[in-house]
Amino acid sequence: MRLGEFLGEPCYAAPMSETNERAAEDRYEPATLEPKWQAYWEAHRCFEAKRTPGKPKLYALDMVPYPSGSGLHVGHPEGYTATDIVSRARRMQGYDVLHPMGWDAFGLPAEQHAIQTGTHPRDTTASNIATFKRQLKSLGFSYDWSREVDTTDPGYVRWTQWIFLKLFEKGLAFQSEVPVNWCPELGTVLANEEVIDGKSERGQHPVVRLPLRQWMLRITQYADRLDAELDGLDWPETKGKQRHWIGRSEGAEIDFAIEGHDATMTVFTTRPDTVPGVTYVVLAPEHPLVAQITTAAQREAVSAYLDVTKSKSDLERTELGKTKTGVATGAFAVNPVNGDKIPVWVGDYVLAHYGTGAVMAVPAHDERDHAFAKTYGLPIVQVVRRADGKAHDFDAAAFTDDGVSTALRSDAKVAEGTPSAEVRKQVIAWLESEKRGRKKVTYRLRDWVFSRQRYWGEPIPIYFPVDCDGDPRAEGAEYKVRYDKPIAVTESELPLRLPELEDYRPGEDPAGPLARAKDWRFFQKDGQWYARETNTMPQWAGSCWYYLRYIDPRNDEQIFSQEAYDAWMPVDLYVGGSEHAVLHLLYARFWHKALFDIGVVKHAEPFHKLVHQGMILGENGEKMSKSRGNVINPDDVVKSHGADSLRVYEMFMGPLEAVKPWQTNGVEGVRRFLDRVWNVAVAATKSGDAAMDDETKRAVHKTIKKVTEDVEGLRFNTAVSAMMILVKQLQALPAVPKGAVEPLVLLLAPFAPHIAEELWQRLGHGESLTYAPWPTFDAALCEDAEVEIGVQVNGKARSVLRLAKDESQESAVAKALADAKVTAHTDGKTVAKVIYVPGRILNLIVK
RNA sequence: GCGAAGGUGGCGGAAUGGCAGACGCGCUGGUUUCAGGUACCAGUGGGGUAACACUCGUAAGGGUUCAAGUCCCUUCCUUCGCACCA
Repeated sequence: MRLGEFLGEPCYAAPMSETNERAAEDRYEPATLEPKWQAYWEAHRCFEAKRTPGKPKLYALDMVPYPSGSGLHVGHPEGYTATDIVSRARRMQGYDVLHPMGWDAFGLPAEQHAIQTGTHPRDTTASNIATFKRQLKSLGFSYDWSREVDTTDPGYVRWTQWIFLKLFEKGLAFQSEVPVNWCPELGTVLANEEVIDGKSERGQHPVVRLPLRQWMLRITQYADRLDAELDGLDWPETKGKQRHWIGRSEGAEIDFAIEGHDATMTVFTTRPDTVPGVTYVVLAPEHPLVAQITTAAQREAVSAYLDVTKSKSDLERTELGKTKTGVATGAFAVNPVNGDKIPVWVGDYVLAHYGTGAVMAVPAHDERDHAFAKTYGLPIVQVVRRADGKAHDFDAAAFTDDGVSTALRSDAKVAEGTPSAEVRKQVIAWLESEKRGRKKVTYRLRDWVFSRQRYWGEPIPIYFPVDCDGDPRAEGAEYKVRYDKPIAVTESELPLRLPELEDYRPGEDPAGPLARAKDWRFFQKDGQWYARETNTMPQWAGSCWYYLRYIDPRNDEQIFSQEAYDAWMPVDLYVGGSEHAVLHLLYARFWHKALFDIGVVKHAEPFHKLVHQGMILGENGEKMSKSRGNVINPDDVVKSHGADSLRVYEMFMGPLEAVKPWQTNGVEGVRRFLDRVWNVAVAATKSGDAAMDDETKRAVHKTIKKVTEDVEGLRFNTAVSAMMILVKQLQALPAVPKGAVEPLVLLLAPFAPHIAEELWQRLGHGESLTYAPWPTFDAALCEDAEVEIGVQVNGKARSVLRLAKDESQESAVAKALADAKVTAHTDGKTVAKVIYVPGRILNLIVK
């Protein structure tokens, strides 16, 4: 019998003429139905986050987007759909849900647009936000828009500045004149994290190191906690990236006396066990001792070397790092454990900004030292041998692993054959007792350069006294800003707003464009002139704490109320791109810990569970970009197939975390699935109350179980697959029972909320399904009493048997031996062994 | 170079150590249609067969096991981080 023969009314395989007669209202038309439900949700404020005592809560957070001029990209809805599904499912499961959205809207593009067109960055930002918001709304995300946050809003900036003042009070914000990453092209300094291979992360412009007065945040003070407290977090490999960036390293600082000088040079090493093998020491070219100790004979060679080094950019110094260069200073140091006289060299493979800017060289046990020693003919002295006794060719390469000590010529007595780890302890103890060194932990992490020479950012709420005769604003006035005497703006005067400017261009002047707003910059109080800080905060500032403002976004009295904090924090699920692994996510953790220390927040960590959605590539498998012409615009997909199809497709593509290419045919496949859901559900509304057979009932319960568990585990692709299977099965029924369709519609709702609402209504429900109870499953119905299990003979699959789930072994074997496909392989042989796992496998071993 | 993740049909991808390839795309055939499209039905890893049978298959090679995509070892490749961090 073919299916078409017993399908009665309503018929989805109906002939054309009948289809045409079918009422328009019976067709699935996302273009009319989606705006209808979006308007409904908005009018009924369905997603406003409210807290009810006793109920569990979910704080599901998307990384705050930068509203760029090009609008939403298909990558955005991927993570947003994931958090939306979890939010919607949890609402149905009785959770109070906070699911907010906002704008990280300070930043360079709007400022550059302003330079080119004269449009105020505020206007550009507002129109970009409007575009983003329209697009996000068209996708049906269940955000509580009443909590929308904009980092450029004065009501928000006020609290960003407030946090800065707290950091300033605690000594965590300070000024420093250190070499920083100055990018002439962008007219600003950049954080270490924003410089990649000597170029700006944004725009790939060259970056040079210049000493400039800067505001810094003392993130290094939190290095240890930022590292250690990653432990309890449910985060992916990002933890490892942060650990590496923080770069905690345990070792010792060791002092080397310099012959003929009072000065000692201090090195940091993780291998104090190799000190007896030190055959020379190396200073970074920038090290202050270089000038002091260089001998007359070497002066010329050293200064020539320093000149060459200076002319190299950071990029060249690291890229050409294969051959190590250096020059002897002519001075000698004394090995602190055996008194050996060893030469002091200068070499640019030693980094001025790590450790002490000086290293002890152990060519036998460090690759870099080995290469350097080979180049300049310096001695190689072995002090560690392999624990397994195997030989090592020290002429060819360094032996860098731990091993055991050789007979050492050392005043720090260590027994021959002691394991390296133990030697380290003993040597450190000896150095400490001799006051020639000490145990030390260093970090790769640097303090955070926090000022930018830009307009479109939060003004730093600090001002300075000005030494000046008369009005410093006067043309040609001479004045001196006393940067050594920073004064905090009074809290009640916050927010400190940006001045209006004619010209947003960065100057060559590192004071930045705000310095040109003289009436804003200078002010007089009690006869004394003062100057405001003209640098602004980096874009990261606003996104460091936005998740805290969502919990109480309109509070004018406090950053947020304690009740709001207790109601919603911490963030339960945080989804965003992995490109923020060491930038935003580290900065935000740092601010959170600083706020924790002053009692503003109550958890040491803000984000409990973190997930990075994988990038969506173009159809050709390449990264989407305008220049490659492979960009998919979500607006177009919404227009052609609807928001629900876009959402479901993006979830169906593959695992959330995976990088995966877009396939337009795939969207069409999902659209067909939604069409089938529609047809099946509409059929159910007309089929009266068809009874549900046992098999259908089981299928429904299995699907509920699968989708429930997959949503929990963020395995959305397999959840969609499970629903597809159920729909196929329902579609084949002569009459579709409402009792099967209703749970299906509820399961689908978080994924495809518009079609689900529409069908829910058509199934006779008067209210939105936003808070309809999530379907539950009966575990007993999820397991079949009878299952098909594979029958193997000698490990090879030979047949399939339908057996009771708990069929006894005797019975199973008997049934197998009654099967011709099995006996074909067992005849004439004896069954030597039976492996039987009920419900899984039957394997007969025959001889 | 170091670190992490991974390599399964034509494609995206499924598989608590238990019938590999769920689901979707694509493709083939069919029904409906004047036709195309849609919708629906059937098929779709390779070899082999009229059809079965059988056989080979999860990057390559070895191992553990009654049984390996899954566990272990070696090698190759891909992607993503980091890259003189002493």
